[in-house]
Amino acid sequence: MIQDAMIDKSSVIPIYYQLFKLIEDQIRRGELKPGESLPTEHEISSRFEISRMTVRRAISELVLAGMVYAQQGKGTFVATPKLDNIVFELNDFNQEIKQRGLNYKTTLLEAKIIRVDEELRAKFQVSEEHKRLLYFRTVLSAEDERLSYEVKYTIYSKSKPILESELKDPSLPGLIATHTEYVPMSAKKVLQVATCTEEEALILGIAPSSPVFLIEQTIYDPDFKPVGWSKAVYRGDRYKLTSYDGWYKKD
Amino acid sequence: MIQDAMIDKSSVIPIYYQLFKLIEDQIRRGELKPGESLPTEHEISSRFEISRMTVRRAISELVLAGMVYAQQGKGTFVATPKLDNIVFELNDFNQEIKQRGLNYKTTLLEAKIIRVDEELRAKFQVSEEHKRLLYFRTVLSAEDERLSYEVKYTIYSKSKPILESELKDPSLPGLIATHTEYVPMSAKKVLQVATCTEEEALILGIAPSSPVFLIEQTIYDPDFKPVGWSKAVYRGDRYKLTSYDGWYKKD
DNA sequence: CAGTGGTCTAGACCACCAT
DNA sequence: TGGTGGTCTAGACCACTGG
Repeated sequence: MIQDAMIDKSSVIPIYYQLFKLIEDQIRRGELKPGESLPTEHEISSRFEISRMTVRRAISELVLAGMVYAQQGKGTFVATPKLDNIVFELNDFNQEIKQRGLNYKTTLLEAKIIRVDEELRAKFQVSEEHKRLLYFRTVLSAEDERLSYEVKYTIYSKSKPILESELKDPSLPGLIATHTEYVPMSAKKVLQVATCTEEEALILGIAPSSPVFLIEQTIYDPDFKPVGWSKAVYRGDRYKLTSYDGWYKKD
Repeated sequence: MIQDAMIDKSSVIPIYYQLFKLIEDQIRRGELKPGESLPTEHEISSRFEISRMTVRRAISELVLAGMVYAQQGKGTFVATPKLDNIVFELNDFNQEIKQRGLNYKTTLLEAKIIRVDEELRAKFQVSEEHKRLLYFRTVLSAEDERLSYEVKYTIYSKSKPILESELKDPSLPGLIATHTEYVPMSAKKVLQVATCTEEEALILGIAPSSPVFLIEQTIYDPDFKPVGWSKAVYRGDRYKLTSYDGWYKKD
């Protein structure tokens, strides 16, 4: 840090970003070890002849990245990578498949309007005002192999007709936003493992009782009233979630 | 926004935070809808008689929260909640159990030093310099029920003796940091579903071929050399991952 | 061109910490 | 008490957008 590092004030690259990368590299290279303190903001400011606010911007980014932490009155220190927290991200399974560059397609198995009976009302906590639901089932395939099976329900708005192609859109929140008067504001998702039922095995073309991912989803409007539900089954032998944690290089 | 909203400049609560909450509430209440634009930074600045930098600080927090997005030259707009991205977080399974307030304990089934044969070297990509590994197996129980079974390997450092109690620590990165000369810098984790083996069924006290979560983990040092591995099996009927997405209230 | 957000400055005062 | 980070100001110039 105090060495011959440089900042190009006339560069198109923002100063705060140059400084951020400079310190980040020092940490990655191990020149600054976990627990060690960074130079004070004033020191960095005068060392590079830049404003303290700019220094703070750079340090904020480091804090955000979890690489350093600041303590008022004491200083700013290099953090220890937290590797025990596991974060699995599913950028929409469909997107996942696109990224893999596979040919995929969605098949609509069934779509109908159903009356809300007591069982459904209790299960989904449908409010009294809604008498009917749109019910439909889809299958996602890639390279002529069936990968997932999904059963979905949404509040039915007869005012806005829905095309079959739209039912194939894998995004339930998207469908609700486009074809009902409700605005999806939040969602709850639960991931479990299970062995598939006979019906699911038939649909997916796998052996009965094969292990599968099971994701149940509830979509809520701004008032936290449920407006959509789905239950998706993903083949256990075709899906896996990967998580990279810590200070791995992204460049 | 332009209404009778107030900011208390003499409050102990930072101005940028008051402003952040003020706009956040407007969005949550639906007074500002997705796609609509916020007042310009200059307008907010003069409306509340605060500096533009303070306004920007507040808006930065909103951007960070994913509630608005800024476009240079155009304006700042309310975002649409992204409900298709699923993020599952495991704050360390052990922590999860603590949160549930259960009595839990770790049992050490076995611990020994093993020679690295060709198979292990290939499987874990152990570098040539290491001839031995520490191998151990643990079981995590809660309320007298066995929940997960984990097999772990780390580089062996005979310089630092390890206590049995330390092998029970569920954090493999923690163990490596404390008892080897290596610094865990990053980790890769893969989550899959599977049906358990006969051995796993016996250890966990569940039926053979029951569905389970399977998490494989590799820990890397700053040079991206693997220094630890683990394979954990979690009972499918006792674990589930829950994810809340969108703009749900946290207060 | 005027208006927007993005960056940056050179100060200021404060709360907190160690001594 | 002196040094740290946390907040805030009142400007400035820039890059980008649209008409």
